[in-house]
Amino acid sequence: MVRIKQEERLHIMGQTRQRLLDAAAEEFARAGYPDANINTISTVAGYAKGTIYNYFPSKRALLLALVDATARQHLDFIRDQVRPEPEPARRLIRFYQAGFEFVTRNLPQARVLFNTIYGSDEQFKSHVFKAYQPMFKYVADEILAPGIDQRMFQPVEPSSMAMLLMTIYLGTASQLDALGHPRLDPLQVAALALNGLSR
Amino acid sequence: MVRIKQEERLHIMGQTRQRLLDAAAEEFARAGYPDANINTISTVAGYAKGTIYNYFPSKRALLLALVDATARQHLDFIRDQVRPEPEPARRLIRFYQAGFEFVTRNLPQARVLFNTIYGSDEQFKSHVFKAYQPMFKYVADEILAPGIDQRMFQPVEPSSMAMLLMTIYLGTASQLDALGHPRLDPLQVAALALNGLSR
Amino acid sequence: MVRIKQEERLHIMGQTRQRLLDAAAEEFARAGYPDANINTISTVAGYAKGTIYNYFPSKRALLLALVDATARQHLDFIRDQVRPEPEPARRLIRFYQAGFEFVTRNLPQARVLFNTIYGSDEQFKSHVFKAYQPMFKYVADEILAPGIDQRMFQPVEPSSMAMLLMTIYLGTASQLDALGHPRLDPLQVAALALNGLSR
Amino acid sequence: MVRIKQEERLHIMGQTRQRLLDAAAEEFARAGYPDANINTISTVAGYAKGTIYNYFPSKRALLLALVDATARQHLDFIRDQVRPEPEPARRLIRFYQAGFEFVTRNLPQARVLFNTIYGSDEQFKSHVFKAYQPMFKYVADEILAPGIDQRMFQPVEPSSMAMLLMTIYLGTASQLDALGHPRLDPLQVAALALNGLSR
DNA sequence: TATGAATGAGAGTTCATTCAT
DNA sequence: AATGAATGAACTCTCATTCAT
Repeated sequence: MVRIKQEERLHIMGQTRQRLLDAAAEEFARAGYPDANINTISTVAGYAKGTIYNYFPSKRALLLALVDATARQHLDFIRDQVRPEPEPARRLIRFYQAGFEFVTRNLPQARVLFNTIYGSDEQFKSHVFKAYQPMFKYVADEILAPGIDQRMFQPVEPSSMAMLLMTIYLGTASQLDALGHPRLDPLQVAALALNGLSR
Repeated sequence: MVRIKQEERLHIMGQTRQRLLDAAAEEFARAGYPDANINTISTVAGYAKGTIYNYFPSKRALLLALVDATARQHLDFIRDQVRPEPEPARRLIRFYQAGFEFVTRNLPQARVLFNTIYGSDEQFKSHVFKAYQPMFKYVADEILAPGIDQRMFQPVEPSSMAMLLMTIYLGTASQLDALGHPRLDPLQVAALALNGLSR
Repeated sequence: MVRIKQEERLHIMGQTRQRLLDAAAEEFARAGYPDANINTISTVAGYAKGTIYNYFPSKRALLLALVDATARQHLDFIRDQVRPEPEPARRLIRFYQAGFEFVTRNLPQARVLFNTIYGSDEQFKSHVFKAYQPMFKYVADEILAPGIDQRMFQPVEPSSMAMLLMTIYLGTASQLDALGHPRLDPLQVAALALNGLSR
Repeated sequence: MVRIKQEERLHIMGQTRQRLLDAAAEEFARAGYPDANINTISTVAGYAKGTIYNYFPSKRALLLALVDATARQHLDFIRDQVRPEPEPARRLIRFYQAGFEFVTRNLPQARVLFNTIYGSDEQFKSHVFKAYQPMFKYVADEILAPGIDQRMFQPVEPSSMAMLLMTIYLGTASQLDALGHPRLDPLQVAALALNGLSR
């Protein structure tokens, strides 16, 4: 009995937390972190102002939690689409395609990511940087390294080039028009990168 | 007599305005627009809080004026370095070199530019976009078009590719370490772009 | 349970709102709307500065709410005293008596009313005008019209004369000495008006 | 020579002072004393911000000077129109007519008068009261007293009744529509007052 | 678990006033 | 006599956070 109640409670709390994170993504995306309104977030999530503080100790912590959740989903999404490709060149293309698609599918989260990564808060930036380490590593180990080994790519230093490719991804994918559609074509970006990498 | 007084006044006003813009660049860079403090800006510039409102009608207007000034200097700086190069390929390399150098030399202004361009304020973003139109055009007309004409670059659409190259420039040049040094090497970026563009 | 909590909350909010309105009346009366200090109002009411904005969206809205509340009380008070009188002439006298008494009993509210009605803010003035329509109508329908019907008053146009009588009321009742006592005697005012109206 | 220069100077200063007073009347009327802008006044008068302080030591002093000038003109205007009438009853009627006409002809000054007299600044109010003593006295001595002596008016106390008649004048004449036209008819007001006074 | 009334530091902005020219 | 750049106190309003329920 107690066990079941416990589980129910955890389930409810998880749901509430998720709703709050979703609402936070929307509001942070809309207004940017400093102008985002905690009250709006709670209300949009369907709760009262105070509820948010039962789940996150502060507005900063809420943003960090959101960034962490986004980074996890982001990597999972890209990995799922890249993994089936055996060839490094195709993998690179899939990386850009999947990356752009993630942005389109998770617009608020992506906007928050871009705002945070290019924002002026150094603490936030380094947190994002840490949270995205696995993705940097994934690009270096699972896309670049095999391509270099197989002599399809130039013999560059994988981690430095991974950073460049990631930076290009984030820079190009963050250019969105008023409706939230990327202004640039992932295939054009991928083509340039691939051509630039090829021997 | 009156003429001289007029000129003196204009000189004083120009100086004050410039000092305020410089201080604004520092403060906007440090804290980001929403958290930047008008009082700090005035004080750093060596004036009282109210003085700023003798020169700019609002905090927003101050940022916009700063962006406009930055865009002008930015283009001038890059153009001066690119122009001497006759060859399109060398021009592209010089573009990235000069671009990164501008960032290093005008760190606060550059940070403000990046924050604004990647920030969440749509009005600000579109203002920057407009202010940088001349630079987009310069890349398309003076670097890409000649290279395509001379069959050194692939036959791409210049204005679309100019946007991609600019985006890559801004994305890569905006990655700065704690000391404000670019994390990426402009030559590496230029090499990738050039290789990607070449036939 | 929930019902009771709701009621409790409404009770608390009503009380707070009323305290804020009372304090606002004092402060607006003391300093006039433009010089009235929001901080003073909150503090006098026993709350912190911000609390006022949980109840009224702006300083202007606070004044308007106060004017509306005053207009309601004002009419109620006068009507209660006039109604028992059957005779129109006596009613007119009671109107001025009750009117002056309301001022004496609700000095801050009355002062705010006078300041607003004779102030330079057209928006405020027209709001007061609307809020006092019921009183204009009351004078016309319940005091003047019967007196004209019964041939005790001259055959004047009721609504125009109601406006004149109201204007005389407000003009004379607003002349207060340093202690807040009317400088003029309501009976003298009423006598002049009554004599002027009689056939 | 020196004498002439002196005169010229006084003439210029008098002109400047008058222009400033006129502009002050407009601005005080438009916005009310607390919201009136010294800069606007100078500019409308055709001078720079600082000039006003060469003529008036402060904003308050400017208002007081304006009130004094208005009171003088106001009395002169009314006296000129009332004096020709030999009969007290006709004099009373002319008083209201001339009073309303002064308002219409000197709208900004009149508005400032009403705002000040009904405002919340006790110092201002008592200043106006003093400045208008001659007019109170004029009504008592030159209109009421003769009428009482000649048994045309009831045997009232002249100075108290003068105050009532003045209060009624100011109260009724201050009711202006959006275009600045009095809402009430001076003849109707005069008729009520005259009828009320007559035996 | 969820609530929302209350808080109060801190922001951008205004503007009467000064004073060197 | 006239100027206008500079000042800084004072204002309204916002909103993250607390806490008793």
